[in-house]
Amino acid sequence: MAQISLTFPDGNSRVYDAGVTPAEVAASIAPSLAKNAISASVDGAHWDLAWPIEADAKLAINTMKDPEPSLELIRHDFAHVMARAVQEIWPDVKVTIGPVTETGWFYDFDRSEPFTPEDLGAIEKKMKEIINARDPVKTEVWDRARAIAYYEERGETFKVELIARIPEDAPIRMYWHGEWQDLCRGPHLQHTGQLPADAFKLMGVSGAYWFGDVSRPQLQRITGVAFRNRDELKAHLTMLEEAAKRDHRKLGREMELFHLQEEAPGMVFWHPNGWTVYRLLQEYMGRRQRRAGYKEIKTPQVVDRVLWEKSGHWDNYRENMFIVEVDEEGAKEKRINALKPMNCPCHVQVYNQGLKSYRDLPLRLAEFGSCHRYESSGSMHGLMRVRGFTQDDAHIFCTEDQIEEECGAFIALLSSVYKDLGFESFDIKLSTRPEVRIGSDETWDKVEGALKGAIERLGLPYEINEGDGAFYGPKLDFKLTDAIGRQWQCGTFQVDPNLPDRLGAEYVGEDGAKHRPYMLHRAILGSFERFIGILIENYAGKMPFWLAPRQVVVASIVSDADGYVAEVVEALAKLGIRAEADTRNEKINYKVREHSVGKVPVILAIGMKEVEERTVSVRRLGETRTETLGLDAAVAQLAAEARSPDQC
RNA sequence: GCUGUGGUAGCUCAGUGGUAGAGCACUCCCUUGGUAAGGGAGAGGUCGAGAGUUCAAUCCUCUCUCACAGCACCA
Repeated sequence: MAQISLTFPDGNSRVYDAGVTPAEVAASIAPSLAKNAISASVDGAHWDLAWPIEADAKLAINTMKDPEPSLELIRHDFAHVMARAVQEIWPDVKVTIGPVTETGWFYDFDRSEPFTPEDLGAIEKKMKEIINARDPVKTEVWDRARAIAYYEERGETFKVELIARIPEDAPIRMYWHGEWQDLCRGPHLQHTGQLPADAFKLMGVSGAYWFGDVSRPQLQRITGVAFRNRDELKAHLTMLEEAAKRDHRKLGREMELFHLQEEAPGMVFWHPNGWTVYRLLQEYMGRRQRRAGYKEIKTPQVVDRVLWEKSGHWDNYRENMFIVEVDEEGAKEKRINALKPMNCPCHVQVYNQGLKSYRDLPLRLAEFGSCHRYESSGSMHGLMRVRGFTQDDAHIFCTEDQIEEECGAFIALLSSVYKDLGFESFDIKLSTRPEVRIGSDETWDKVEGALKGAIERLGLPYEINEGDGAFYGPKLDFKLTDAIGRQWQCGTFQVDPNLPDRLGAEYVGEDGAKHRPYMLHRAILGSFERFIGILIENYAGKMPFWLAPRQVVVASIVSDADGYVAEVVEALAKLGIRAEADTRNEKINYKVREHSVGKVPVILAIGMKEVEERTVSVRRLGETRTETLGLDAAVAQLAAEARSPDQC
């Protein structure tokens, strides 16, 4: 096929097959250029040139010079440059795919030997050489057969597979970074020299499945981060260090909150400090839910498999359940129980006791329900993903007509709770009917409409996740963003007509006949374990005063002040403030340092001056200046601060 | 579960084919010092578990286990 050369406003030119279309040209160049090109022409007919472009044509578009390439483009080209570096060092490595991520890129390789950390250094070095070479980036559109033959000849089997995944009508685009070639949708930079050689870093190697397929051998993924310049890279690396400092696993140890150990993987040993936070949070949630019309219940941990068979968990969830076998003397068979992985079936049992009337609905049953799930070993992570945890769970039994109002009340409660706990905003995701589902379309219309209506009446923004709902009903997910921008899924709201059906829940309607209630599964925090992990990271351990496990340490400066220290502690304790004395034989500097590291919000230093004047010297966490207050005034002030937000 | 890397004192880590070391923390002594580490002494470890190789294993090999990073999973 004849080739043409197109010259772009930035002065660079590229070679294309003469059959190239404007869209393909646009896709192959920097988006800013493409924008110019497209704005100059809607389709082929509107270009200054006749389409298809003839050989040796020059496309001159009268626009500004190309501004800085976008980060996405930079990262995408880094992926190619890295893959090229890898293949230059190890020619037998097969390439697969290398997409852009939020902070950089990754590229998956097929290689028998694992990459080592030292290899990463060598790859980085090679990448810098490629960047310095300022190799031009070239693109061509090939026909399918030619591309397949090309890759088969080179043994790049993954690329052959990839081509098969490209839709029939889409062009097969080949890119060259210098001599190195890759199949890619594009677009790319004009030459490798446009990459900032000092603004990228390879972050690590890991395993990854080809298109997430567990049945295939794992590939090796090398990830990198890239930014426009060195300062941005530095800022990013600093951010990662900051994130590591507030890691709840680290702070959990430093603040003596909890620990985990080998004999009980995924199960938390809560220490006095951590359990204080846990209990405070639980008491707070209890008050909020009671006020919102929930009735608190408690259901068993160990339940016979018969119930799990009825609920469907035995068929669908068994591999995640802890099974408990009991040998009963004289029994023919072992009795099989399971630790509950969810509370819902038990809640239906409570509902099913006694005949319910429509007048009883909506019935809101809440439980701080301890659940156990046999999570896969690789998925556990500190408090965030554990095998034993307690949900702030509740199930609302109601009629179809009550769903919208219940949903609205729930979101209002959730939003107020999040605010109290330091999260001003949250994202809502609505997951709608999946392809495989039960129930009529009319019902789905109605229920999805109820959820939408509830959110919209509160004036909250939300996103729709088409087809991501459960097979029996739509759901809402609520995501929080923490202090360093990470998102966490906490709250959930699910509409379920299925479980009441399976477990035979019913109520007597106004008409005297029996009806099935809907069941709304909902949680605000998700689980206490996870939420406390998020709280620790969001506050970097500096819990708000009402939630701090140790609120005040009263530290003596000289031992002659010990008696007054005890008096101050007593005065605080009497008002329910968690205060401790520190009368150790240590300097005040030492005590201040230790309790600052321990994230105690308030340190009261007591020397002879305070003893004589009956005052306290107040030092708050994160501040270096101190304030001297009269004892009564200080105690009153701290008592006021100690109240939880719902008790103010 | 998969791939890779690890597990040495409470914590952070060094180290060696001949059964171990530092700093902090801990205990005791000296020191009573005014807002992020005062000084000295001491105690503390079956080197994750089991098996194998070896005269000898914390070190080499295998299995298991837990942790970490990522993938997969999270009805």
